[in-house]
Amino acid sequence: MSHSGGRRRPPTIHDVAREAGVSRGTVSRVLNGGHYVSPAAQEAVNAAIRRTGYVVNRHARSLITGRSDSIGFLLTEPQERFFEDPNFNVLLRGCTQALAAHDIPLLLMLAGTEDERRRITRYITAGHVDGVLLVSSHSGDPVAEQLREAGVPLVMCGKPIGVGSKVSYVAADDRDGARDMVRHLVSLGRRRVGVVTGPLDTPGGVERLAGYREVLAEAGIAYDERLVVPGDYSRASGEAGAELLLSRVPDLDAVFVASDLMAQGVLTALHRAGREVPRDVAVGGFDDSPAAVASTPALTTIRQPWDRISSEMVRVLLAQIGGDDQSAVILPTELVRRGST
Amino acid sequence: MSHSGGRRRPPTIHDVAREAGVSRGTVSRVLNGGHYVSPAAQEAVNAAIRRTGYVVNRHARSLITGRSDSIGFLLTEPQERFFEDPNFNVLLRGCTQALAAHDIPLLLMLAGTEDERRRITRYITAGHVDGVLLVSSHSGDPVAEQLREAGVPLVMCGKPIGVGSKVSYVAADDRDGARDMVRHLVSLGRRRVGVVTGPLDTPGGVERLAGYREVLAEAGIAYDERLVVPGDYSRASGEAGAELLLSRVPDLDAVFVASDLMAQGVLTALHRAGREVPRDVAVGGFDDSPAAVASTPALTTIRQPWDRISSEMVRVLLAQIGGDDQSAVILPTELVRRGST
DNA sequence: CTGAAAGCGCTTACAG
DNA sequence: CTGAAAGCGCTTACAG
Repeated sequence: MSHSGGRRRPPTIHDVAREAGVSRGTVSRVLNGGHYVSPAAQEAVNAAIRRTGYVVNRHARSLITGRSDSIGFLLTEPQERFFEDPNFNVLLRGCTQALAAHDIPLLLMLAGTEDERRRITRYITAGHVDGVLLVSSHSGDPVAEQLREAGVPLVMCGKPIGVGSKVSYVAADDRDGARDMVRHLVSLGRRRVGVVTGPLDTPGGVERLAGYREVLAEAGIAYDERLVVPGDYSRASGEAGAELLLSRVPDLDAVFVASDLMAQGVLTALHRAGREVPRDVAVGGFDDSPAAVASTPALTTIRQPWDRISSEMVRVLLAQIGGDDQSAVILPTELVRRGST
Repeated sequence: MSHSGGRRRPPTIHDVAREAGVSRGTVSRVLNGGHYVSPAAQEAVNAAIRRTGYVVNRHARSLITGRSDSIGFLLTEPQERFFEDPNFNVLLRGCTQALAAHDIPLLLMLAGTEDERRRITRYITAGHVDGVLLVSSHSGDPVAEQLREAGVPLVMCGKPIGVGSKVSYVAADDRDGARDMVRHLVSLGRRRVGVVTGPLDTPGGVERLAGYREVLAEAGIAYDERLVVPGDYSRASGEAGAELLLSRVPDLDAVFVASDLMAQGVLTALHRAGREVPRDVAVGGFDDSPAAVASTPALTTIRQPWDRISSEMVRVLLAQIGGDDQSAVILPTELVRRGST
């Protein structure tokens, strides 16, 4: 475009105005929707913009409008967890794309430590982003509450626990998904169905366990505490969980695992214990993450509609920035049958 | 902080000046390093800042300085590849952290399609970020050249192919790492060593293959084309590659694989073909990504120092934004021995 | 529909 | 060391 390495002064609205033979106000008006502008002026300005290569200076615009025209994607969990979890990638990608369609850049903000959270909260409340997509499932996360109080538009991924009802969220129907999976296992004739739950201070932990219990009850199978072990969504916790289950109920014939990553760990432990999947033990996961297909055998799982979750998060956030009230969106899940059941 | 949901007008430099009993110029001076400010004024201003809760309006500042105080992290590859690849996560996390230490937010920019690349390039050259961390290994990527020509500070991850020499990059020593791995395999007594390469239009593809050939030559082992198959860094290509190798050289006794993810695929194929690892076939990976430990057996691999790569990328970019010339940084790798050899 | 003018919040020479 | 003033590039009532 220009010579080697030199950034020359970019054209301003003033240059465009002169070029088009109109005032700067008129240029600004066509820039902002073209209301109250004659077709002739409109055209002259557009031509001038093309000729000069003008592009608006967002800083100047933001200074006036008070808006940054960017969105933050905030992670308040320890980072390892998120980066280990394939769901995170899918969500991040989906949100980036949905925002790109609106020409809105996404700022990735990682705040795994107390200290970082303080800094980021300050940064956000100072108005550097117009809204926040918050990925934090654990209850007791003060960030959500702080942002809400500061009046920052906010939408969470997953139904928040322990935050007032006044925060928007988008979530898959965890309980219903769990019901589908456990019904599937029961329909296969399995009766000693173990479960590796998610953390019980997360919605996925609580709701998926609740679905499991409901189906057991409806199938007339007694609830057995020995068949329930907690996990933390990590592969390692799935492995440990399966070992615990096997030690308590050696003849269990199915396991519902609250995430695919944990299910991978379960598979490993079952394999080591000499159990064949699905012949001896059927295994059902949750998420339909890349981990589900990478496993041997591939996992029967519950698909979370991540593409829709991310696009809905963006839609709700943008609406809220535009002045709408909070809202919650619950999306349906789907059973995907593969080799592990 | 304030009441429910209301963002009130935040304090400006003017409020601070009044509160401190000085002029706005003086406030600005302490904000920007405190040069030419008396200790007394300094202190009064700091106290006023604390009392008012003032935080600088970055838009106003940027409007003057012409800088955005933010950095872009740009991916110009098809997104699937990057999100499948654990290295990407590590790099993204590392850069975010390194930048956070400088209080600089990172904008994540995904441009997998021709169309998106055009838009993003425009966005960047318009000055919305001060510099770009570019992750694009393939040669023939026009984005790097365009950004360079527009004078945008830029540092790439991996040695660029086919871009003029005038672009900064940070890379692990691919060739040396490959040499270490192949030497290791040969030292184990293996003589029919296959290789699954990376794409040959990427530095990792070219350099790691070169290292392989060098060691074979130095060990007096004839180069055999049948032992060389190309991959694309995906798990699937590793699997296919191993199958091809086995069909051509059934008694091969080692495989050097140019990425851990591909090595996972190789493991799968070998397992299916009834070969035991490492007894029958030793397998060496590259990256030391999470995939290396997740595999069975765990992979002997070449560690890329991602933490240093990301921090060096940030350091070089910041230096360049500060006016320094381009520079290249090559970082040493390390052999990590695990169960697969 | 359009221009002239004020102002967003800050930085930076310029005089003192 | 410090204040007054100009100006960064834009938007938005305000008159016409």
